[in-house]
Amino acid sequence: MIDYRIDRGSGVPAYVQIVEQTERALRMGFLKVGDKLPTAKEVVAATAINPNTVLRAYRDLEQAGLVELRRGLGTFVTRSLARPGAEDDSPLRREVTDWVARARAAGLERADVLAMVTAVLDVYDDEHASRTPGDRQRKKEDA
Amino acid sequence: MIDYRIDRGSGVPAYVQIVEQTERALRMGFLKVGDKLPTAKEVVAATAINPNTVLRAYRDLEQAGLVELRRGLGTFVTRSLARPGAEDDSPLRREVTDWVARARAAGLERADVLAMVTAVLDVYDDEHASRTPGDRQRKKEDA
Amino acid sequence: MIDYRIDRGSGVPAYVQIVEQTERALRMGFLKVGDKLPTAKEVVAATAINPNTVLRAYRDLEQAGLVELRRGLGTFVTRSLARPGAEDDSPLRREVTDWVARARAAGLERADVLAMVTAVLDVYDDEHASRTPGDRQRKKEDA
Amino acid sequence: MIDYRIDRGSGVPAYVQIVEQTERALRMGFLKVGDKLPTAKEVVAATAINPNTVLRAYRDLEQAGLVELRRGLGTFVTRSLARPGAEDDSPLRREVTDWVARARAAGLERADVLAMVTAVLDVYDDEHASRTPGDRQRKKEDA
DNA sequence: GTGGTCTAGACCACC
DNA sequence: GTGGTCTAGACCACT
Repeated sequence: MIDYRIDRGSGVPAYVQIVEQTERALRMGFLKVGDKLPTAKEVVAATAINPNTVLRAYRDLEQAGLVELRRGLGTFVTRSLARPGAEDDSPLRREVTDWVARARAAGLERADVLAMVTAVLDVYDDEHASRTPGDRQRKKEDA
Repeated sequence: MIDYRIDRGSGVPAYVQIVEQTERALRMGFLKVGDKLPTAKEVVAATAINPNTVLRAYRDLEQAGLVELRRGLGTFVTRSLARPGAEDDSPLRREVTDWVARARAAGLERADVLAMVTAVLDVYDDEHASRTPGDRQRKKEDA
Repeated sequence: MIDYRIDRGSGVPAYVQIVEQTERALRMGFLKVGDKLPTAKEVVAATAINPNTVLRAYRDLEQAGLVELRRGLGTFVTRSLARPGAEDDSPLRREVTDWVARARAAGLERADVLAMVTAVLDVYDDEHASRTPGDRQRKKEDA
Repeated sequence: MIDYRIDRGSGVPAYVQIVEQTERALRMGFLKVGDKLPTAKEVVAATAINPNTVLRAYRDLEQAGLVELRRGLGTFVTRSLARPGAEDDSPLRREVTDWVARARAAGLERADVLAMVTAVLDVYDDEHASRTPGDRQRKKEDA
């Protein structure tokens, strides 16, 4: 069962955090089609947010076509976002696990690691953007 | 000059996105002490958000002790978050750049890459948590 | 400005009624791209439902890609559902206006008229269904 | 035997849909006094909704004085809503059948047809409202 | 002053 | 007992 972690005070709405974490679990294959999400009540017990906030997130996931809310039964995954190559035992996964361990050991914090990966992704996206200069890019040094 | 990218419709407040992107640039060393952030006017021109929203973000950064707002002059970085080992030409950086390229080439999307790194970080943090089992963890498979 | 009519006690949720009436106005061309929907406050004043209920409806319309919620500004139509042939002065429109007048004059109530049109649509859809008997139909006499 | 069609995801409660469809069939004369409604079991087999939901709808119809639940026997129509002029072979019926066929042929969808008839009914009701100007109307363009 | 989030709690729909 | 609607009201994000 997925275990949501709500970071109150991050400024990101709680329901957005639930949606993001659910999508991440779908991408990673932690959640598969047919799996049941925790009931609103369970999430409330674990996170101290309001049941309506959980339902708001589940409704958003439903409209995205990822889950189905069945009254009286619960909320169930209806679509996978899993990628081949992202499995637990894939080479890419093993490599990044090793890299993260070395990065953390070198003193980088969780936020540093994510910042670095994001920066690298930005550069990659820039370099592989459709040749519409100034259009496809995210954050970068200009002059 | 840092180039903010606001994703309207991500659900994350615009000012939070500015703060996050600024912190990321500080961690990566893209922004250094003394550097000037874009004026609210410049950000407005680039992102179509309201000047007050930009100022709200800059005020948050100031309260975090990262920048200083000098009236009539602009906003300036007062503290670095740069990490040794995170530089452009560091081994860790080169390794992750290579890994990201292979991941994207293997068909993983930007979101897949971030999801995988986040998942790996969660596992790492779990395994290196202060020995309070069941406490320090973020999202995982239970039964 | 569209004027919502909420039939409390119809059993249909208020937010669904707002969505349906808005879609109908879009189909009929009463609402055009760029038009502003009433603010939640205005709807509240006119219908005595809660602002959150209105916002729930507007959010649904936004996710359907029909309107855009701009904070501080209002809610605006972004897509038309207007059909050529459905205009105020179209022949079809004039004909049905005439037919409705005669039906009502003959003693049929509003509900009778809608029931008849629905029944006729059901028959039409049955007869023009892709030949998957028993599949494409809505309500009909069997034995 | 009436054949209920439940549109899950329309937002309209299932039991309301059953009531509405039953009333429509009564108005059209598809159901006559003495006719037997399908048993809860039959409806369940056809629609995959819960028997309690069907019974809830039948109870509502009973309270409206339209049907009678005879334990062990079934549910029977006790009152007609049929209107003279609404019969299968009435002129009004033939006219609207023809009109619907032309509307659909002209590219209007089912929803467009219903939207147009509803709009025309609104205008008719406005014009023939009890002289309480500004009171009896449903949805319209103001200034 | 607009829309947006979240809370709290009552009541309903459905299984 | 599950999800669903609605209310009421506080506070926030943004123009």
